[in-house]
Amino acid sequence: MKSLKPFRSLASRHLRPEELGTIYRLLRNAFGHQHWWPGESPFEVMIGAILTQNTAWANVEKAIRNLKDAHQLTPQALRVMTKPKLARLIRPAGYFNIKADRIKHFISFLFSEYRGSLKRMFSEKGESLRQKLLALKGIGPETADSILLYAAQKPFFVIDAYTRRIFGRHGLYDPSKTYEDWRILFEKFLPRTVGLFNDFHAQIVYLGKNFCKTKPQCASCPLQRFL
DNA sequence: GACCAGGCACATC
DNA sequence: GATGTGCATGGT
Repeated sequence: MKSLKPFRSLASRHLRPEELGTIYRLLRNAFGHQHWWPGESPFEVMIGAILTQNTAWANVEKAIRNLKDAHQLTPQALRVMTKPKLARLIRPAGYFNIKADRIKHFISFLFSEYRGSLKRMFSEKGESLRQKLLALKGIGPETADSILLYAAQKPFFVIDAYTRRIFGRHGLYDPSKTYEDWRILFEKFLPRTVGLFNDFHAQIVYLGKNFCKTKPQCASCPLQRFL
């Protein structure tokens, strides 16, 4: 996603450990629990994580709907489906040729490594599974951590463009740091629990979509005091 | 008609 | 390591 210009340039200061928890509480109080991931099953969440790459969620829902209506949203069905047919079904999510490829890669990994069983896949240690996911073509750090957190229920914090934009604008951390730097910052300063990581990331997305876009919105932003 | 959306791989410098 | 580009639909 393209980065918006900062409202003002701020040198990033030292983020105090307790501030992340405070920020989460402010967002949670203002917006309520976000109830992510909006998918019906861990498998749906994993396919959704690939489909949502640089894509509006509403379009992902259409693609998921198509797969469900065709009774094809299962590991076995996607394994035998041809790539052109898959691309046709996921067309509303955009980048359908690339994403069909990525889904097929992921499915063949699921079968070659875990005999098609999510249970076996999720019983693997988080760090080890993460490395394997990152080695797959089309699974980058954000998609890998989304799968780990929202499908496998393992405590890995998902960093996205909103996170960098918002925390960068507030001078809380340096946007040019790497994905790993950002993830480790959040994981270090927060209790490492799935429920907190889950809803905090969802809160950040909600904030990014609804408040941290244009300067006038800052007046009603729950994080105003951090500006 | 431009701009954006819950990224990633690859080329080039 | 940073920067640019292709991938593509659908909503605002």
